[in-house]
Amino acid sequence: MESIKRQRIEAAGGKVVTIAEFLDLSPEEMEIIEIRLALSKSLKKFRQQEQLSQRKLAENINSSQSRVAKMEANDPSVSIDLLIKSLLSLGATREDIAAAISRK
Amino acid sequence: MESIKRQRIEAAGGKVVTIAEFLDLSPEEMEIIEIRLALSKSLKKFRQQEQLSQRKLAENINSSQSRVAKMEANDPSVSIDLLIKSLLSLGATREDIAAAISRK
DNA sequence: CTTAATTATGTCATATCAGACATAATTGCA
DNA sequence: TGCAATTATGTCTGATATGACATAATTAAG
Repeated sequence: MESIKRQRIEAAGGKVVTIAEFLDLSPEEMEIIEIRLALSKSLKKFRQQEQLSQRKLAENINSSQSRVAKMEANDPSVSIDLLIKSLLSLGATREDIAAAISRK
Repeated sequence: MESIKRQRIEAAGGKVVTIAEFLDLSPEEMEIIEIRLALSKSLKKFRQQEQLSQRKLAENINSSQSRVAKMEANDPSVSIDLLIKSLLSLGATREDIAAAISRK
């Protein structure tokens, strides 16, 4: 956050807090969330590159449109396993997956 | 497999078959298995570097010794989510995890 | 060998994740 | 604007992963 904005908020009696602090997340919990977010973004990118609708992708991986939507929305009911399986089905390589995970 | 060995087997009427063929695995299923294997090996390495017993690690991550053993034995009941969470608890970074996944 | 510590294996009850369905919201185009 | 396609959201039931426990197997040190 730009220090100007921070100064304004704190001058008004507000406290500036990170999302991790607000949700009381440990660093590892934060990392997991970021990893899942990176994978879900990557999934959406691969699907769109392949010009597939969520419905078509769902058919390919024996799933449902709603679950694909949840994957891309980073819904907590979606596992990393499922994200990775779906990415592989879209033609992503292990390197692609590794790149998504390592990206800050 | 060295072609000499292959020749011997085939000369004897045997058929040489890959593990993937034998288990009838798709390439994506193979990749998932390899990713899990890489992560479980990495977990064992990190734990040993930290000089932790399976029991100690289990305490740190609110799990049990038996589950840690299963993680390191690449047991099918273990999710990639759990492997990654455990690695992060051991101090592994996203880069460490990405490296394990991309390694052939 | 004996013993203690560590690791491996099998099972179970509970928790979490899965696909499926209905339906709402959004988008894109004529 | 209207309409069709796509995407988002909520919920259900069955499937899978979870920690916990018991206990077997292995390893290490005396």
